[in-house]
Amino acid sequence: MIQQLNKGDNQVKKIYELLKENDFKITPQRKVILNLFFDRIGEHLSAEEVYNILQENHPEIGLATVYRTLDLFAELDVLQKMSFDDGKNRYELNNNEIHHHHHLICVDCGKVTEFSDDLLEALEEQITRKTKFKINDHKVKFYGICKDCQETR
Amino acid sequence: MIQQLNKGDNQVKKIYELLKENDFKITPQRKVILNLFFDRIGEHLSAEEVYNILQENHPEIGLATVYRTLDLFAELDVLQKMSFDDGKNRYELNNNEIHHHHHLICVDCGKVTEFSDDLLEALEEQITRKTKFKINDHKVKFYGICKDCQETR
DNA sequence: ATGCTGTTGATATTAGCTATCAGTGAGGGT
DNA sequence: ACCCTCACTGATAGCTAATATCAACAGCAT
Repeated sequence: MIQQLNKGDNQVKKIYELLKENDFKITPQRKVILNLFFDRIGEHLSAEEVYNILQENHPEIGLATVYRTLDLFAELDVLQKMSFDDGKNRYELNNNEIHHHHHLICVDCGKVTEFSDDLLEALEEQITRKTKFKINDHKVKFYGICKDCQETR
Repeated sequence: MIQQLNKGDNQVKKIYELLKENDFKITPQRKVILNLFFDRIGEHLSAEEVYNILQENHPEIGLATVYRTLDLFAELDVLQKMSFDDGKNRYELNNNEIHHHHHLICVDCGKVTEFSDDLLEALEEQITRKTKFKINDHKVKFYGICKDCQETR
């Protein structure tokens, strides 16, 4: 059987190296959780959702480990931590190729879609110039009515 | 003693009317909490902080009422609900004159400053055009190092 | 003034998350 | 290949922000 190497594998290897560089161990639990996110690009998973998904094939992984692992990956900028105001943190792969994407939250159905953009960099420059606040990152959420909800109304 | 009418009073009256229009009662608790926010413009208060401030002059107001009142005012767009990732919701007066102001969060000292701006409207138009997502509002958080923390380093 | 009904305060409960701790295993040294 | 060490894990207790419950209360329309 030929070992296929797809796009994700390279990224995964880089993340393994990142763990090593920072003296973290590459444990099976971390591998599994990382793979889960590569299998579900575009989703915004909460810790409990991750835990529930794992129940099927990896019921041995505890909830505390899920929380710890998500935090660790967020700290390493592998995952991006976010919240859509439902009282729980959510995570998604921090895809470097889509550096800045914003979230469009439908206040009607709750669906979250994404929008890629780098327009905010102009605004960041303006802010830094005026306030001397050195900006590293931003989080933008837009609230409104999604296309589907506009139609079924 | 002459009854002075300051800027806040007019706004307060409008909010009383807003409550009436929506069949909510104008209770002493709501008056007190609303006044508290007019006395502390620029601060981002959590429910517990509001409760603690009230302990001095209004210890009879319960914590549950504080939570309910903040939620109500947020629902009516009198207060803006926000979170700076410290696990608790925060509120500030939704001043119509400063329609859009963004928050600059210092990842070093945690201080939150504000920045007024309307540049995002261009971006909103672009998004609506491309995605048919009808945007009503946005929340923007910038993360970085504030001026003070850059100097003391 | 009266009565309806939304509101309140006290408190129990929930939910998301973190701390604790004994047992385990990744991975470097030999 | 075998230790050895210490980071890591799973189970669970604990914590904290927020919500639900409910009897008593009080705006405000009449």
